[in-house]
Amino acid sequence: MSQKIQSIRGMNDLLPQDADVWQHLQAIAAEVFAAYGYRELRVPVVERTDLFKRAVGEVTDVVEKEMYTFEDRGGESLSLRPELTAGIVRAGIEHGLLYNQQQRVWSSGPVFRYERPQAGRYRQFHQLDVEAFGLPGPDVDIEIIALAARLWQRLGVSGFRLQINSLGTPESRLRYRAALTDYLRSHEAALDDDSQRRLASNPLRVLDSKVPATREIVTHAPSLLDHLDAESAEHFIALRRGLDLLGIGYQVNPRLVRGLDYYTRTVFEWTTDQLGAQDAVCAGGRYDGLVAHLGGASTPGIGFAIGMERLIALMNLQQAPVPAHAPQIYFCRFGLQAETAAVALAEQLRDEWPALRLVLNAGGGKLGAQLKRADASGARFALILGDDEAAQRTVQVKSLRGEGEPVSIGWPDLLQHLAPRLGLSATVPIDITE
RNA sequence: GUGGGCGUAGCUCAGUUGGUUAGAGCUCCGGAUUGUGAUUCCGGAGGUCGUGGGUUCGAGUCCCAUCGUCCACCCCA
Repeated sequence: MSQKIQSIRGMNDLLPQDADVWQHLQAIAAEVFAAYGYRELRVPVVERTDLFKRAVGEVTDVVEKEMYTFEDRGGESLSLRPELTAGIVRAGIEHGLLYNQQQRVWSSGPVFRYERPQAGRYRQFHQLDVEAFGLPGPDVDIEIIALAARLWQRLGVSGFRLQINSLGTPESRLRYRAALTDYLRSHEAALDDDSQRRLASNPLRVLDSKVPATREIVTHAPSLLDHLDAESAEHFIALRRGLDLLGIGYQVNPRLVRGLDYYTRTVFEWTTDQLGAQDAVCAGGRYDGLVAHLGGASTPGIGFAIGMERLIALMNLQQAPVPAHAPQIYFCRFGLQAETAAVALAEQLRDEWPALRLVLNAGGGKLGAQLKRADASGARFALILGDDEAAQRTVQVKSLRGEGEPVSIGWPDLLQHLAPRLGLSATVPIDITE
């Protein structure tokens, strides 16, 4: 078993029986994004390592210990993308999309992080990403949060908790950091080991510690929101007012600190209590400094990423409705003449209804075996064409789902007969001439 | 990187204090007057018991290692 060829740890195959829900998610997401004027932007899976270091932050866990980094044959250090925003910003700058203009874009695809897999966490996972550039005001913050809310509604998933916070500007954050560090130092002995370490490297991270003793201390820590600059405070109030107006429920969580360095002002997170420990399904925020930091003209930005595996897990758990992709018709055929006639008939049906899902039996087999396959395929109707039918130029239409008795239909009438049963419209009478 | 649970047929699992040719259900294939599925009956195929060592007359069962997997921590979508 250990020598068997198998997939890389944490990198999963998507099997046909699970593909329907993914296709549905992608289709609905594309629709919702388009409904808000967002257009797709695709970027490579591999970028220069340096891009991610600069965008995500040198001292973050993602960069320090989770990136798949390698040298290409030219000796250049490349990395599999651990998130989508960095590549999108790079592409935006490179193609002049972010210079003095507004852009609304979305992207999706696999991202890679070298972590121990667990429920809702994989080494290759997939994100849906939405970004808006060149829009500094809270109106667009409200817009993308509303967009996410609409996506949940369209997909038929619920039970989320939306938490929001403001990190202010880099300057106000620095002032807060000083105040927080002072406070935490006065309780340093009581903090857990991890938090003591973070006190030096990234004190804001202590805020969302899960250790009870540390949480207790943090409860009385100075609040980030009390240290906001006037403009950020105003921005945050406008955001809250906008969400209230739309009737989108949220909780202000002053201890919500996002993991990546580039966030400024608005940050938010949609979580669920239905997926185990990895509860964040969608998270994002504003990153007004990132574009300039990566070498572009100073351009505000805001965006979020959805963990598709987590959202899919939630859809499955809540049994969100997903359109079936099972065939509508399974075409059974046997006998020399009949088999040939069936091919022509099947092709004519496909000509008439391009969206029709019809499986033509292949590999022979007795009628019983073919009907068994028909049933297993999930098809609603079986068409049966044997030598007897071929001689009479008819085909038997048989319901596999208890919708009446089998009937014999002449070839020219087949379209007319099937149309109402499958909710399709028939226009041209079928004509088979051999 | 740390900790815990679990690895027996394609899938879900039995397998008693170590004891003969390792079982069941589902799936698949075939059959029940030769052209009618999903129900029923009969039959068949399918397993180096994750891998490698060790203890023993004898190991799926005990011990060690290793790999895989699941869950949690760290962190994150």
